[in-house]
Amino acid sequence: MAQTQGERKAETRARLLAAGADLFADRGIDGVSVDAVAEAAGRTSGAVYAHFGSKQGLLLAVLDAWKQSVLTVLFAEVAITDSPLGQLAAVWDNIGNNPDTDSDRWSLLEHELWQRAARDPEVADALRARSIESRGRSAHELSRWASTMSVQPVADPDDLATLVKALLTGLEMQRRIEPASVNCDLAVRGLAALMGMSPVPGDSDRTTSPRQRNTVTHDTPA
Amino acid sequence: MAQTQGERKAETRARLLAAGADLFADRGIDGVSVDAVAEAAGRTSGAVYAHFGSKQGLLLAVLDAWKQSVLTVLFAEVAITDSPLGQLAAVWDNIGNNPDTDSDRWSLLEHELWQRAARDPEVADALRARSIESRGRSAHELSRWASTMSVQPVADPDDLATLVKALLTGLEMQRRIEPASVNCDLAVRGLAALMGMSPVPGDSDRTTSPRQRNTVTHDTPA
DNA sequence: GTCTATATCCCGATAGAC
DNA sequence: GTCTATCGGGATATAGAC
Repeated sequence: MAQTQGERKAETRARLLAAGADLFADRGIDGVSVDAVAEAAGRTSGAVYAHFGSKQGLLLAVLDAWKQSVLTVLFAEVAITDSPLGQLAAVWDNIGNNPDTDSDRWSLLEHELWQRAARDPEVADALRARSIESRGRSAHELSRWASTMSVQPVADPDDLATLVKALLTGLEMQRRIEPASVNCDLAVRGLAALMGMSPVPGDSDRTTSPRQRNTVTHDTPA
Repeated sequence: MAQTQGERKAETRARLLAAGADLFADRGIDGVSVDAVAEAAGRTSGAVYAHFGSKQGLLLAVLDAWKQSVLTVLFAEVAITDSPLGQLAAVWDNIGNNPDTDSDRWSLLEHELWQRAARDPEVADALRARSIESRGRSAHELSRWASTMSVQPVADPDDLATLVKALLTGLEMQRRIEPASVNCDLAVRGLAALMGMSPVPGDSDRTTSPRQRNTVTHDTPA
């Protein structure tokens, strides 16, 4: 059960990163002290400075670790569901409509980072790199999906990925402010329009079916 | 040229509000001290506490003043342009694509407030009220527009307004991270899809025409 | 590498003169 | 209502023992 020095060092680093991501998302970057992060990780602030040099260093490391996660890639394991519209619904349920889950927490962190990027070029660069890579992946998945579904999206894969991501982001923000104004059916309608699918048939139950929780398991890499 | 006491009081209040909105948008709410706001307004921190009681009070007052502004109402004076697609382009140019303008600054403040709302119920309530009212107005404009254009949007006016707002918000965020990935044509395609318009014809010049600056004058009430 | 202790700074808010 | 002065708290970062 004993650890080598290298193991302990690695574990400390991992715990600091995890605690940083958690707390930054929960309370905001400025709302969290270095001491708080260290304490949550079972260490003291000295460990943070030994590993990352500064609070900013810790932040960039958190961003980098997060960048490697595949969590936000769209259409990851959507193919489980049956109907085309059901698949779009699954996208919304997994990306934009899962309170009290990892993705919910991570999206708060994403906004926290986005906002900081508006004033900090270092963070902006890191976020841009992540954005490009993420869009590439989701463009690939989207074009594959569109071809199997025989639909004609409103733009080429790369632009389509941007539109889809933008719509989901905007809807998720709106849901946070005013949950009643956003439901799954609404998201599906918007996504379907971008995918070039014919008008959604289920017009009758638009108000009645919130279409909640069609959860597909996320893989959250450590 | 002399002022009554009441005039001076009103002017101080107005200057504090303006300075607060500016600085909060520029540096973030947590990045601005009460002293800094007061100094920018040509007063001292005591004036802030006399008028608003606390920094939070100032923030709520800023939000309230902003709520009264009609700046973010969609389709305000869009009817100037000629073609239907040109009008959608004007929407994007005025809402999501105007760096170094008031709307750009205000959208940063909106995000600042949104993020704070995620952790502060008081701010969340104020923001929700603003959201409802804003959507009501834009739903009205959108339905009017859709009927004159004889198009069939993908949802009823209220939901359509939510979708449009969400798409514009998401695109504007993406533009901040990675300007090259978002242009006017892309926004128009997305908006047109939501409005139920037939596929955009101008497919050839999609990559070549950034379609910049179709500025329509904003009315920014004091 | 990690901890304890501390230096240094800045912020929000209050007290009291005018 | 506004200013000056200040209190109390908490933040980042560093120094030095282990």
